[in-house]
Amino acid sequence: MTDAQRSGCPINLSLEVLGDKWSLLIIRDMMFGNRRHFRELLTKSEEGISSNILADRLKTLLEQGIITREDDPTHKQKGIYSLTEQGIELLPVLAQMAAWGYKYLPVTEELGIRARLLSEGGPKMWAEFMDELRENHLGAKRRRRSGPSVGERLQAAYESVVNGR
Amino acid sequence: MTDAQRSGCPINLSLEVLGDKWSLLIIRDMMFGNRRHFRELLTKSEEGISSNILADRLKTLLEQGIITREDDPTHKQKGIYSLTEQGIELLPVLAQMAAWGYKYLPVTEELGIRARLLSEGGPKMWAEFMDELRENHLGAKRRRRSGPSVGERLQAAYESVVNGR
DNA sequence: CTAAACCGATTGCGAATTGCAACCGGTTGC
DNA sequence: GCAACCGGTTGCAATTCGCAATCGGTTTAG
Repeated sequence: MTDAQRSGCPINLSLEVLGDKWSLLIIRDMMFGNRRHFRELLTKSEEGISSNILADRLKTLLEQGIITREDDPTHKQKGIYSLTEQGIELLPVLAQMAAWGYKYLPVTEELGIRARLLSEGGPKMWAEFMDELRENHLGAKRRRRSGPSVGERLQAAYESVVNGR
Repeated sequence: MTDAQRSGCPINLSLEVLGDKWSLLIIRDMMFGNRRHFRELLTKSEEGISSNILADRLKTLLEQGIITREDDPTHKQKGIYSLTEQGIELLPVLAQMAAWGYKYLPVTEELGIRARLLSEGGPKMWAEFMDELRENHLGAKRRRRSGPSVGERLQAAYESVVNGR
């Protein structure tokens, strides 16, 4: 994992960090699937990442300041991975990518429902979800809102599609 | 280039098409650098893609319906690559990625200015730029606007930074 | 008319990355 | 005490990547 530095273009630099088939999926699972431990990311992912790749990507994401790792007080071996502010701000990238994929690629109904809701919700919903992520990952205080959170709404919609078929 | 189909998640499907270090850079050069020929993409890129990789990615992008290729009437060997509507709608993805990279990665001043303007301009500017792309790549009629186009403004800002240092 | 430059690729090859499975020492729950 | 679980690591084969050289045809300059 060397510093390539092919150019100082922001898109290129982003791709040097995230331009592979797995890194953004790990971020996705941390954001939408609330996976925080190595095993959760390893076994509960739709796509079946292998453990060496996961370990390598987590290391890179740590080095890049996109996630942090701390020991789990309830289990000496477990680590808890959290998104940093930098990581949380990848949400708009994921949201746009999800919207594009939803529109043009053969997305399944269950896995597409989140993308649809997030796309319809627009930047306002993204900002609200990012606030929730700040609360869960950074311990930030969030001002009280009425009704279910964005995360809960997305999860409920997903389960509704899964059950109602 | 086999059909992996690891899952029907929109983010995953997008990454299966675009999840590498070069594909989105090619799109970027077509959008912002107005590169339409093989040689232009090969030699005028900041990062120095090699010809076999470029040929391979162009083939994939063609198969995926993100670009099209037609013969250049002025030169029997030249092909003209154009973005499809599907390709043009990758602009928001690139814009978000550029904004994130601009904020968190060591972007150079010259190459970051476009990202800054595009980020400040927001979705409204993106939509205008996408209309210009539709005109240039799809031959769509665009309603007349006063003043310089978004593309021209981005280019002028870039040159201004390059010259004024 | 001819030679050089240019066109979009293709080929060969060594190096790096990926994917898979087995395995590791330590920890926890039963 | 023992099986299951923890976050990884290792070995190895297969694929992909990056680079340079090359290809046959086309256009341009002199």
